[in-house]
Amino acid sequence: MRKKELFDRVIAYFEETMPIAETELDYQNPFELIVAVILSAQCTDKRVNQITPDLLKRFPTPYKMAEAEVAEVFDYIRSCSYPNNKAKHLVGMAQKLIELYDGEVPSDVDDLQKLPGVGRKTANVIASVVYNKPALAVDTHVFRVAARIGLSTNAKTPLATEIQLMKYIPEELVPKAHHWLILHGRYTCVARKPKCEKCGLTEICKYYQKEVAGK
DNA sequence: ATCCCGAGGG
DNA sequence: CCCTCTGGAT
Repeated sequence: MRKKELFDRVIAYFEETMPIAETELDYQNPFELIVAVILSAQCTDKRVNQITPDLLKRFPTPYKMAEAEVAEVFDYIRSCSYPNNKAKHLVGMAQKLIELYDGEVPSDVDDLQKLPGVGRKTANVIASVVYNKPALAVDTHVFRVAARIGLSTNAKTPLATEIQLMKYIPEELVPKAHHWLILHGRYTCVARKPKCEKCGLTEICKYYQKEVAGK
């Protein structure tokens, strides 16, 4: 089956099974979204949403955040994972945002990646959500699910997956594909013991056919 | 106990 | 490439 046809089948399945509502990161502007996405690594959106109101009340702009003591930022974010790294990243990100871009969040993925704490995945989220660019953020879920179903082939890195998928996913479907692949990975196609018995994609899934059905 | 919606550094 | 950073959810 061609990749595009496979993708169409997957998207059709998600269309009829995926729930509409889902917890998402709260934010009011691009700066707040960068902060939230940096905090979200290995951490639930729910917890990030508990942290950001107080944090952003204290440091509402890049200019305030750039002058912050890392230790004080740490105190606000201590309940998310990697608070030490993230506190340094947030302050450094704000400083660089001012130094390079006059405090304005850039829309280009390469420009975004010059900011501390902003890697490929985070940059793609900002480009997609804030600027409506056709950017596919490949996190651990998208990476795993795409490989299992066969939407990617021999992709060793998230970037390789991103490049492969972007070749055949229509621009307008990128956000939807991204969101649904994540949800599928989080609730059904989980890392350890995927719940294939609850999955409607087994018929076309490479992983199921090889590892479960033994074909 | 074990895993997780990353990024940076060696 | 592999390691580390880390708390919280299950």
